[in-house]
Amino acid sequence: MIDEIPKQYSPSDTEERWYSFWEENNLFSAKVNHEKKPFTILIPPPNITGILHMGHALNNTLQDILVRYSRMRGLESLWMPGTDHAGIATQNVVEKAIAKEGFKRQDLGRDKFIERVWRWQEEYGSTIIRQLKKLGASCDWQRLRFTMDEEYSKAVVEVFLRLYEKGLIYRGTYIINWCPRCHTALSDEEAAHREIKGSLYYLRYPLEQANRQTGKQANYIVVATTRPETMLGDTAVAVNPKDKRYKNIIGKTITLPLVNRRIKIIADSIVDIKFGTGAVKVTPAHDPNDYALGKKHRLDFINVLNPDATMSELAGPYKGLERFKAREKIVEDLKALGLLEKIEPHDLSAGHCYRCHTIVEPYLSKQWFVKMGPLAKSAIKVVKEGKIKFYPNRWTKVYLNWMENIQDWCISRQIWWGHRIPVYYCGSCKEGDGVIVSRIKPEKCPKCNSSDIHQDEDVLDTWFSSWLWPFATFYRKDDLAYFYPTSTLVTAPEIIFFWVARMIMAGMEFQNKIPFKDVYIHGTVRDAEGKKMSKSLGNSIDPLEVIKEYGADALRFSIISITAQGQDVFLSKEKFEQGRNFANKVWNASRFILINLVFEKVNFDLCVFFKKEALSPVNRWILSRFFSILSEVEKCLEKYRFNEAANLLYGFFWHEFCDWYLEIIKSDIQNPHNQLIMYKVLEKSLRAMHPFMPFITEEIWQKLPHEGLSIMVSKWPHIQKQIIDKEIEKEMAEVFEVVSAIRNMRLALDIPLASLDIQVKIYPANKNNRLLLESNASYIKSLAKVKSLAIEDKFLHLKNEYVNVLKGMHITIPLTGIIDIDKYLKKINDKILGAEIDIKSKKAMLNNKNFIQRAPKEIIEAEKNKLEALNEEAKKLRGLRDGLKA
RNA sequence: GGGCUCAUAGCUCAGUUGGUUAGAGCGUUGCGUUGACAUCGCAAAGGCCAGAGGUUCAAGUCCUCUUGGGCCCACCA
Repeated sequence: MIDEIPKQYSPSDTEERWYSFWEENNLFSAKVNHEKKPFTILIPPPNITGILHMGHALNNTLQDILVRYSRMRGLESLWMPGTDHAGIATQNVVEKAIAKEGFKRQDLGRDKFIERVWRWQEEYGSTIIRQLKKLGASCDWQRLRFTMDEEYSKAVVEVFLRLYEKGLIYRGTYIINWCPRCHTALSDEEAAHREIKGSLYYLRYPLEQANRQTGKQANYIVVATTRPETMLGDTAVAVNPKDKRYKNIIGKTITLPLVNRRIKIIADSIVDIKFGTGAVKVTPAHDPNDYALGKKHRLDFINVLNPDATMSELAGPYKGLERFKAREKIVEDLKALGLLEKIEPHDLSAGHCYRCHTIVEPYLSKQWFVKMGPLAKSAIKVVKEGKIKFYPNRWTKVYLNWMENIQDWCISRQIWWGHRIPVYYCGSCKEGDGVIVSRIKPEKCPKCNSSDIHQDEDVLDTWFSSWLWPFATFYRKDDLAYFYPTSTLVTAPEIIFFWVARMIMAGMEFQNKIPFKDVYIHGTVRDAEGKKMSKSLGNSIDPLEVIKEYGADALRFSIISITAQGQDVFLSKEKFEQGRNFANKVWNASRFILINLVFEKVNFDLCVFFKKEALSPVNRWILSRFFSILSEVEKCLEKYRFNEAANLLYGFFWHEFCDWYLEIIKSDIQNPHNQLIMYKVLEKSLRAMHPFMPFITEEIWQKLPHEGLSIMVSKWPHIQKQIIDKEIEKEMAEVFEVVSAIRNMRLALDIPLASLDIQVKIYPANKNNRLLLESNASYIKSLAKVKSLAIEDKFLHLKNEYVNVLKGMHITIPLTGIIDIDKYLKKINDKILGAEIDIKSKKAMLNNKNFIQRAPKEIIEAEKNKLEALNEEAKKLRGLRDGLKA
């Protein structure tokens, strides 16, 4: 047997084998089963461009723990997997690929390009799925969904139509976030605000009348701006009506420099008197505030930018210049004209494209929007009523705050890859805007019968399909009825707005039911310095490398045990050693048991008739501890306290089961009770640890006597409450304290644990002590490696005995014949003397005024610390000496 | 401007509704190996729980403020 089981656990040998086994036996699949309650988790669909990173590893391990746990608890457990078509991200990747071949998507044309993306998706789109399997994810792969599946796409179109018919989708010209690199509109959420170091430019705008009337030096008004290039599109200057400085010039005209446009000075209370000069240039086509001002005061909207962020036709002499080049040039030109007052450094936050990190432009364009206010209402209600709960709870506030201030959602994207907007336009219709919203392309215009019909060129925001994920993934009605609402959503904080909030709105709007009951928000994975782990920063640890080196179980266990609820996770490679070491510990404890287990002796039926009274204290103790721990583990999992659950199992298995229990029964391992209990506790522990470490637990479980096909479909251990015995737990804890005390005494006396036999006498403090010691004497003897243990009636400190006091008990070791007392005492006394001499000299040093006054502080501090250490040492030695009676 | 979060052992962090002696991993020190495991065992050292005030019989935990990190949101021209 020993030869069969290697001393070290080798994950690579076992993981692939068991994963295939689970898949081949269909153990991941869930079906409608009205005998059982359902438990459903939807994977946050990774992008098809995605490659497994530590964030995924954490996210999916958490989900797998929940699913495996609930599966073992007898719930019909479905983990629905799938991928997201990730419009912009995927289009960017494929564009890069064809760029290597020397052409652009426009060269291919829309249809050919889309074909190309599909081919790319077939080849690379499931990379992350294969990687999730390496992690051990027990998803029902037969249900693998993709947001561009035909059925899924139908749902997207259906939803668009329903919202349109309800008047919740509209088209209009507004300022949106425009990414000049991706050439598309973005939603507010997709334009992530980041601090940038910018400048505040103070520009002089000449006043027309002043010039004429005085004929003197040009009189001007100074405006401050962070984006001087937009001045080309200015159509007013605004001041606060209460601002005394500008009271007299409201309504007057300015000649806009460089383009010589005549614009008015208007008054509006929105202007902050304290900011800049209190006068603000108004560019209605390039700023959301200015847009509002423009509407209110009926100003002109002049778009001076092209979609690629070069200056447009309307930028006059600057036409064609890139926006930042134009900025430089304009500042230069204004300076030359004496119209640049000053430039101040100014930090501001600007939107960045969440896909390519380019600074986005506020840009006036015609887009499709979803009216969010009406959708938010019931989504707010269900969270306020506690029907959906966030873990940790603090995210509730974040969610509600966003929902209560919700803005309309720009859903059209000027890219090709995605769900094309189901809107058609009649080319010859004279009435209205010619918009036809339809599930399929209409043959003829319903109004004028023209067949000159073309579809809207834009596609929908990727999140417009993702928000349907909780129900659109169920392609069969009975599945939807059974598995929806789902149970728990496990996700990261950064997508609460993108996804979680919108799913709740969609669930309420289209199913009239919440999409999930619990939302568990885990932390962000960071490196040792606290920076977010990301490919672009180059600080990421590749989970696949970790799996290769340490094993998937080690990765899973490590990452879980260091992830406190909702806190960020700080990772470094060494942290995976903890998981690897634990896996190895489990492996070797099992190896020991397998070597010593006589299979025939493990009578399964025997335990049914076991009364706990029949068992030895240590067997009662380990069973009680196991069930106590298990009940805590369950409580933790109910509350999504994964790390606590993992650490409880870790501590129990390693320190209680291995370090104490197995060590105790080693000497009597053939005893049938010990055989049975060590087997039982191991087997149950494996089941309890399986959700956390699926591979190694399966590997060992299969080697043990077992019933059933696989540990993953075995039952979660049932807590036998009558076996939990707090008395025995307390009693054994005290026994272990006595053992530790004796071990300490041996160490102090330099008596190695292995070599000499010692005889220990204990004088109990009271009756309870006596009972405790008497009934556990054999354990104490074997654990402390004591030859004999006598429980005495009366404490007498005899000659040549070393005494230690623990909770009123006197533990003594007679030293005659074991060590040479005189020699030992002399050694100790010498040490004490030596220490005292050192103390004396240190004290003298510290009492020396010259030293104190002249020596550097650090040195004095160090000397003080040395003195303290010496005092400690001497105290210990005296204790040792006083415990001895020579 | 609003909000959230963190500060506990040398390092990285746990510590649920207040309740005996504040824990773990790593690191350090000492001892230990032919008997499951050195990816190990037995021990040890190491904490004014950021600072100040308050509530309480009782505060690492609750309240207020201060200091110093991190994050999110907002129409900071």
